[in-house]
Amino acid sequence: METDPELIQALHKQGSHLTRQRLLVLDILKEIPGHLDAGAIFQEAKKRDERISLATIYRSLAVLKAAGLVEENRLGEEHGHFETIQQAEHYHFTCLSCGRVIEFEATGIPEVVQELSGRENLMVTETYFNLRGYCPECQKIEQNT
Amino acid sequence: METDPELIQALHKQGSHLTRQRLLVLDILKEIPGHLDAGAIFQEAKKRDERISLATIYRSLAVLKAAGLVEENRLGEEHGHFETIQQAEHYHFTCLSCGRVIEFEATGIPEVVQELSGRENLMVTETYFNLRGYCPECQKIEQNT
DNA sequence: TTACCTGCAAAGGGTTTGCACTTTG
DNA sequence: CAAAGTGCAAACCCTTTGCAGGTAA
Repeated sequence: METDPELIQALHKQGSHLTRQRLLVLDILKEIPGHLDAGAIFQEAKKRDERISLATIYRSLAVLKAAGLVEENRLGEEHGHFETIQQAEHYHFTCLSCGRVIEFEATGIPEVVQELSGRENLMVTETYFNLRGYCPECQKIEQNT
Repeated sequence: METDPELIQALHKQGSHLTRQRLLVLDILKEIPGHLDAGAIFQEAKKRDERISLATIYRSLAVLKAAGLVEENRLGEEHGHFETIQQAEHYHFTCLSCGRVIEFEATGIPEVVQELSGRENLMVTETYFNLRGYCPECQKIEQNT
């Protein structure tokens, strides 16, 4: 493995190595937009590495998460979904009908968090703001029924 | 069962009956403050009904949820936690150290939801705003270490 | 070379389901 | 009485772990 010294650095801080499998998981998360779960990542990974195991996917995700390269979100319910860390903090809306996930930013959220953590003296390290409901398309479909 | 016609009504709308077991689950959620998971509800329920099964707890929770009497929340991660529906919408902070859950209100959140759903034409039916971090007590403990 | 990592298969924890019987309305 | 609900045990799904053999630095 001779890639991206920045990555190697991020992992090395945790005493972790940059392996072919971890790089693959990271590549998949970067290439495929959306919020993949471990199973979907596994399916995709198998296309490029026949022998990779689901256990490795889970272990890779754990390491990448610890290194701050990936974040996990349970979109209101269900099992874990993963995506690479992005510059701007954003949140998720999940359509209960078609399953589509819409990302959005909301400056009001950090404000609320800041106000609250000051008032209650909380040290907030993770913020989850997930909405669920119906997207514009699915609202139309229901009206036509 | 001869109790609370209001409850019977709420369940009847879904074609569901008010059974001894469902009433018991609801009573437990009302009596015990906090955010119980299915296992904890089961343990408590067994004290009052030796023969109740965990499957019934899950099925009861599903029915009560559908009837709008109970809500489920995955506090950022982990498995489901349940509580009875309350008048004021509130959110949750979970301490990563001691596990304590702090409830709070935040008028900024409905505002953000309303603004966003108008702008993006989303029909929002569920709002989850979960914070995780360290509570005041656990921050102190860490400083002393 | 020495940690660290992988694949495999088995185990784990939470949740759901099939079935025969019981209960509600 | 018909429809809905229950207990039990088995099944499921997602995730984690033990272990023997590989691999990164």
